[in-house]
Amino acid sequence: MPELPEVEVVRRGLERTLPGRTIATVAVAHPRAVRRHAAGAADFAAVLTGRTIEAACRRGKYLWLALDSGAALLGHLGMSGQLLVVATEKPDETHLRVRFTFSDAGRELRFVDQRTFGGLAVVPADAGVPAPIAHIARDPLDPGFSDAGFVAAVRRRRTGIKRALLDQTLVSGIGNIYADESLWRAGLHYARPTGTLTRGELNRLLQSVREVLLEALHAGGTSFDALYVSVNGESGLFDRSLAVYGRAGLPCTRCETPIRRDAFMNRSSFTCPRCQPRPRKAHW
DNA sequence: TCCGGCACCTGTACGC
DNA sequence: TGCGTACAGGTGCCGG
Repeated sequence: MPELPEVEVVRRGLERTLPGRTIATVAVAHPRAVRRHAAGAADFAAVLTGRTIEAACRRGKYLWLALDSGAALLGHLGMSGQLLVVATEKPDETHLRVRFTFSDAGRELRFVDQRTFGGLAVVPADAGVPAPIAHIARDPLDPGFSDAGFVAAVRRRRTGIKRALLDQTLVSGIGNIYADESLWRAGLHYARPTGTLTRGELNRLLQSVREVLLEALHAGGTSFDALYVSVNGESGLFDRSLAVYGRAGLPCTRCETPIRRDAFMNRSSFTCPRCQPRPRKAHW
C-alpha cells in the first residue's frame, strides 16, 4: 500500500526519467482514473498534449508533475496505483488506465491501477503546491515540518492517536502500516486519547515515525505483493523489517509476547499487548 | 468546527 | 468446481 516511502521512491524514479520530455499523446483507457479531472477525459488529454514536464514533486502521498504551462498533472496512487516508465513495446498491464507517450519515442508513462482508488487530474499550480491538495500537511521528513505545531495540534484533538496519525491534515504520508510500526516503536497504544499524551510522548512518537519512514525509504518501500512497485516495476524490501504489521500471533521482537490484531476503522491494528498497554480510557 | 462512519473498488483467500 | 463472503485500505463526503 503506497505510503510516503513508496510514493517518494516513485517520485525519484519520475524525476530521473521525465523532466524535459514533451507529451505527444494521452490515452485514457478507464474514465474513473481521471474522475477528479472535472472537465472529463477528453479535456484531460487535450490540455496535456504538447506540454513539457519540468519536475516531479510530492506532498504527503500525492505526486505531481509540474508542466511548462504552469499547470500540474496531479496524481494519487490510492491503494494499488502504479506509475511506470517502460519501453513502448512492453505488453500492456491488465489494469492499464492511462498511457502517455512522448515526442522522443522509446519509453512511455503508464498509470496502472487494479482497484481504481487512485487517479490523475490536471490542476492549477502557480503557487507551488496544487490547490486541491493545499489542505494536506507537510510530512515529518519535510524540512518545513513543525514539530511544535504538530504536538500542539494533536493535543487539541479529541480522538485516538492513531486516527490523528492517519489524518493527512495534521501530518501527511503515514498510512495504516507505518502508523502501527511507529506506535509500536514509541510504546504507545493506538487508542490513547490525544489529549492525554504529553509533549515528551508525542516527540518520541515523531522520532519513531521518522525512523520508520527513513528505514522504509532506504529499503525502497514496503511490498506484500505486486501491487506496489517503483517506476521500474521493482518491489521494496521493507516488509522483511516490519515489527508488528501483519504479524498477528507471532512473538513481539522486543518481548516475545504474541502480537494482537484488532479491528479498527474498518481495517486492522496490530499491537504488542505488553509494549503497548491499552489505556484505561481508550478513544477510538 | 470537529469527529466518526461509510462508500468507493477488485483480486485473493477461505469456507461450504 | 463453483459460489458467496470477508478482507485489504486512502480519501472524500455526509451526518451528528
